[in-house]
Amino acid sequence: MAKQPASERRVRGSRTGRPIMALLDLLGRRWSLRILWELRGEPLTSRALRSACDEASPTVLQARLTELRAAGFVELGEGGGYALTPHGRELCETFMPLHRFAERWKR
Amino acid sequence: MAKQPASERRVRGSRTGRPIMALLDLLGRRWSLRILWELRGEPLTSRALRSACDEASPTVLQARLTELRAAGFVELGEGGGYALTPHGRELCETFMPLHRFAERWKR
DNA sequence: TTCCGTTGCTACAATTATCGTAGCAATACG
DNA sequence: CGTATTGCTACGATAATTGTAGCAACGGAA
Repeated sequence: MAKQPASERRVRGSRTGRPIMALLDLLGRRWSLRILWELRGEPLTSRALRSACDEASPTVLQARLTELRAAGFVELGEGGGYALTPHGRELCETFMPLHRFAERWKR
Repeated sequence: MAKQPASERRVRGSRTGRPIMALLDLLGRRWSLRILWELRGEPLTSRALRSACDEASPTVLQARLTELRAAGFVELGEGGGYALTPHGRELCETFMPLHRFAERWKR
């Protein structure tokens, strides 16, 4: 990944300036949705989060966490451990109905 | 992409058998969310969809459309043009509140 | 028929993103 | 001091995505 701060990084799909595009792009990256989902309950340490995310490689997880932190959805607590910010919690609850949908959708 | 039917493909994150994981994984691939979003209104031809998706490469779009069709969210009309299935429309409306959230979230 | 224009879709090489493993510096506790 | 955490990074290998070009099939007009 390009060594470039997330804050300066041009978000794919945001060229139109529409926030929904930037959001869909951010959530469309690997493990983004999953991370938010796994943090919906209690805060998790980086390693606990990794275990929850099916032992995904720490490289991507750190990249996603950096992006999600820059977006203001996730924060790193003082005593360690990642947690959702109020914004992140709001976002997470927005697509929480996906759970019920998924249960009905499973073939 | 591996030349392997989507139906036989092991969905990432579905190793636990939980449908939500398979869904989060499918939606977490590039352009998946965007495609569903752009199809929320009227059906679009493959090229119209490509234009709506910021001229994304047809390779990925076709891959995503194949997956979304296999998942039962998108269908290809007889006279051409992609549209949401009832399941797809239901899914799309599930995360439709993201629009309002994104408007509030934009800094 | 022939000529356009459109449809869905694919080939192919180049570029990115992700994976998997290993390990670092900092901190805390005994 | 050792030991075990924490968040985080290096780096080669692999997979996904991009960008450009183009194909075959179909339809309408000339």
